[in-house]
Amino acid sequence: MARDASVTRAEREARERVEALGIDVDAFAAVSNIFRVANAVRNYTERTLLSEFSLSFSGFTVLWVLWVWGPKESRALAEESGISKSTLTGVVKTLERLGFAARKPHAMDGRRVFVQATREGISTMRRIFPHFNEIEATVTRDLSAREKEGLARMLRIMLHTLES
Amino acid sequence: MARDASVTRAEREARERVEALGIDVDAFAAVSNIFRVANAVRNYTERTLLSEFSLSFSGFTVLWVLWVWGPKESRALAEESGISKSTLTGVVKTLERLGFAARKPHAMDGRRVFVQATREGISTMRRIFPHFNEIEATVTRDLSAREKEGLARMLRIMLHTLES
DNA sequence: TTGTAATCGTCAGGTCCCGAACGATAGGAT
DNA sequence: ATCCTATCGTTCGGGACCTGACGATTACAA
Repeated sequence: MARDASVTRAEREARERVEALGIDVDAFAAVSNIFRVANAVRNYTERTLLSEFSLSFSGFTVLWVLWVWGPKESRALAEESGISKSTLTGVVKTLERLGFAARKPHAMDGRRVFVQATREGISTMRRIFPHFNEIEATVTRDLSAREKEGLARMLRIMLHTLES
Repeated sequence: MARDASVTRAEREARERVEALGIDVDAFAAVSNIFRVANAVRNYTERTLLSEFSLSFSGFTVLWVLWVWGPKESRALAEESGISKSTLTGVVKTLERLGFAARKPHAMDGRRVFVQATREGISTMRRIFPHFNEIEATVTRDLSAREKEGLARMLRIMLHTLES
């Protein structure tokens, strides 16, 4: 049964329970399904792919950012990875222990620290990323290319709204 | 500048870095933006709304499920909330401490445990949920009702794909 | 130059989060 | 009655995750 977009029992229950309160049901359905999908994909990826490399999803994300952007200061790296500065400290510590990343002090400013991917970190990303993308392709396999584009576009609009 | 769906610099960088590897760019854009939005909304909600009630996002989710479905067994509650059994144990412990939930042993089966929202938990949810929905409405405010429906529909398709 | 405010990354404390291992309970089989 | 075997929720160890506080460093003004 491909492309089943039927409303789940949970969602129907929620609707009935909530309709009396003057709720924006469309917004509710959209946002709560974003959480569900993100959670499910994250857990699946950690379990089936990242665990082989002892990487958490956050560790993977941080390493991915370093791979794409090159060396980056902690503050910017945290922001780009969607985690707090203090969380980043721990994640980078783990990445260092795994040999995937390294710290580099700033030449001019004693407060700042650069983080960069090691050679091993980069080669690991090159190995992992195609598999990660395979998962992304699989979970969106019942959407057309046009739909995927539309999905990404709407999410970008939401991101922009969030930033203002 | 409403409805700005321009591709972010990060996304463009990522694309260039990755295009050579034979990647499904549409799937990549869709899924990674789902993570970004989910993360941003979750953090925002925790910081601005849930912290007033000492609730984590997971605590809120679990309490929400109990509110909608009524008393539920641990296993089913965990699954519905998108967390593992062991995580649920801790979350329910916190909800008990806050006075929002209570455990109830199964009459027939000594292994099973029911969890239910307390009166205070229910009244708290009634207070919180409209504000939560307000956040949902705000972050989707630059999407039309039709687009929100389409977004939810596509996400449901993805959920269904994930379950198979 | 010295005081003050801003910014940096890290640490402390607490919760979340998972998989794996565990004891307890239940349901069959023999 | 006594083994399996399956399933229940909890515990444990380790990492992720946040806020708030902190010491260190820098920038700037008096």
